[in-house]
Amino acid sequence: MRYHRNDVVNRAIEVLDEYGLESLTMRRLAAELGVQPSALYHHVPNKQTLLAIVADEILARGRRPQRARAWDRRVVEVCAELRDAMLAYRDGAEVVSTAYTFGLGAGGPANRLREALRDGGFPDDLVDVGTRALLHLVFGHAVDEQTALQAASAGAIDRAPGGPADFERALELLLDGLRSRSRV
Amino acid sequence: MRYHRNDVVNRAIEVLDEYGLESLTMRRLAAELGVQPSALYHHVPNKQTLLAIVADEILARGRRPQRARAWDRRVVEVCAELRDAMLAYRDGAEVVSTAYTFGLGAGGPANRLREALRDGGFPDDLVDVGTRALLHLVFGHAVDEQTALQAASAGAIDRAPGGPADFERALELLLDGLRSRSRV
DNA sequence: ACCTGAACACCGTTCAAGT
DNA sequence: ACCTGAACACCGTTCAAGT
Repeated sequence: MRYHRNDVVNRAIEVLDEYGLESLTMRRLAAELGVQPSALYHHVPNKQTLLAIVADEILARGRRPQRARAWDRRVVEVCAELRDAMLAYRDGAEVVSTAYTFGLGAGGPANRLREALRDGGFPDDLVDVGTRALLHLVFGHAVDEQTALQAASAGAIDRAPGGPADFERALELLLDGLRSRSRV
Repeated sequence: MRYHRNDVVNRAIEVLDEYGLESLTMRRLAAELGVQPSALYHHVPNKQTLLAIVADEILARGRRPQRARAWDRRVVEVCAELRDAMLAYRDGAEVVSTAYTFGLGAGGPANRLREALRDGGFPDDLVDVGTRALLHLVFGHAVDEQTALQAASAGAIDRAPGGPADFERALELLLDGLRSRSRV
């Protein structure tokens, strides 16, 4: 059977979700598709790029309509969407935040946060600082939470994972700092 | 020559700093010590543990005396120390933040932040939320900055790395949110 | 355009055996 | 106690050759 890039990406996400990031190897993925490892390199230049595409796809699948009008409500909306998108697949937070660190793809959420802050009347440098801080909070929280969840399901008793309430409270802390500097 | 665990850890940090995390393999480290790969397993149970010990050592080498009294000044002090400690070695931020995510070691800075917040008069749950948010900010910022620095030194032109000023401004945003909830 | 087969240059880890 | 030698079960990537 003949495949296209989308088939490879979709199957990669299936393998990720079912067996985890450490099992998502080029050889494993090839076997899953019933193909030689070298065949993958006709669809994707290398593993790093594949993971960046997977990250973008995970984010795309989590897209939701934006309803909020006020800049701070929009920030909350974008952050919650981003968090939920990452948590929807096993190791999704790890994959997306790593891809983001390497600067490949994932520009979407950053741009939407940037626009929200711009509409909040912040000077350009604070828009940048705020956007990055928000992303660090969302990524860090999601990775922690997903790690804790998997540790818990693997039998380690562990403390409570934090969850959406903790996430929102952390976000509110940062938003308070931002609000006190907003010009709108 | 016969080695002890400390020799292995010290050499691991040398390899890390000189060649980067991706070159810090058990086989490479063994070769650097003039020993068979299998010999390392007499000093360390596996690579993950070695990296956790390396992370702790990087943090320990960055320890500084705490001078500040006020809880928020102490938070700034601990975060700055943590950041500087990570940035002192190539890929240090990646190593430390990964080790922290897996819950191994690195409890030191978290505990010091926790104590500072406790002295700020925060309720227990806000102490937790605040500590985690602070760590996410510090780790995220440090990893970003180190990645950008290495990309820049590798020739990619890239935007400015952010640097200590951006870091302090992000920290101040979060601290403002915390201060507005402090009972002291 | 898409894939096979074979290879290259590696990994982490285990384990019997040596000193 | 610390190390060797050899093996096991893998990696990502390249490349000539096939259809």
